[in-house]
Amino acid sequence: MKNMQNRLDEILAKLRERHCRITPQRVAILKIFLGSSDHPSVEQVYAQVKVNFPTTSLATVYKTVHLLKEIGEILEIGCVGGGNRYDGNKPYPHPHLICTGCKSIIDPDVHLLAQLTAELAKTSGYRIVSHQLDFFGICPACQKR
Amino acid sequence: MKNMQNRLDEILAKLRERHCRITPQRVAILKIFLGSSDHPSVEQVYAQVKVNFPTTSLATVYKTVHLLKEIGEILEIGCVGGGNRYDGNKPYPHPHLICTGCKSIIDPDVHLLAQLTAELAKTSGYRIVSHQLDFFGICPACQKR
DNA sequence: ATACATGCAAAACATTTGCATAAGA
DNA sequence: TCTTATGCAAATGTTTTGCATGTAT
Repeated sequence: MKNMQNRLDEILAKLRERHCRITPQRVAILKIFLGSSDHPSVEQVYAQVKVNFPTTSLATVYKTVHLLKEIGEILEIGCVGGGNRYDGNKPYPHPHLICTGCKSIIDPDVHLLAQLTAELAKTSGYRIVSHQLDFFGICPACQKR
Repeated sequence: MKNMQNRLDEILAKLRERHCRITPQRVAILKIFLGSSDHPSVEQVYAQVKVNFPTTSLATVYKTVHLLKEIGEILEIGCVGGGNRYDGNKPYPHPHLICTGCKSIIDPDVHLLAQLTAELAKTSGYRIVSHQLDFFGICPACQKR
């Protein structure tokens, strides 16, 4: 988790550049995002941050999430049945594999995607700037239930 | 629009099989979905159905949308900024190419997708039942502005 | 000192639900 | 007739907003 500290410092520097204030709540929320590999929801981050900062409000979490989205340091993963989920480790578009049973989300390696995107840009004439690719299915564990 | 009538009859037959009742509201909502190529939202359908059936309630539209989703005759397109959008003409997962300039949505042909999905199912062990693939970009017309 | 962030509560949305009444089969 | 659908209003769940107070700079 040494990279996490580096990344944290980078993001804090970026916030300072923007004249945003470095508050304990923001640092705590950031650390939760950087330390989570499971694409947490706002509610989950809220529950987690309250362990160390019990007075934190849900509104502050939402505001911080909005800020981090704005500066491109977390990625919002579309509505997966109810609320949004977020990725603080790979804040750029990438595919997700979502289990509809246990709601887990993993990041599969889809090596054909770049080729597919390039091909589409060429045939359509669009300048493609972003994408969202989500697969929904049943994970091996849930298949046994 | 001859295919539309055929498709409408098919869906009505399917509803009868399920012992669902064929009400004027349901028929009207169905016709709106089948006649729309622009991926309408619930609000848009509601506004449209009220032209001919002014007493129709929003709840009825939502209930009908739920029913049509259930029987697989319309496709829900994920939360693209606010509310859901629906496709009544191709009610199976397929890619979208969305222009962020003019908000138009087209259905590109992405022939590599099936191969990509099959490969992912094999390597991940998931039983993949659905997917969502949206590309965001600038269409040729908007690039000139 | 002075912006800006926090926390609370209320508002804003999209969607769902309960229930009495209306209407299709 | 007998069940299901409608329409209304209230409830739900998520996210946003206004504002007084607190706090980082």
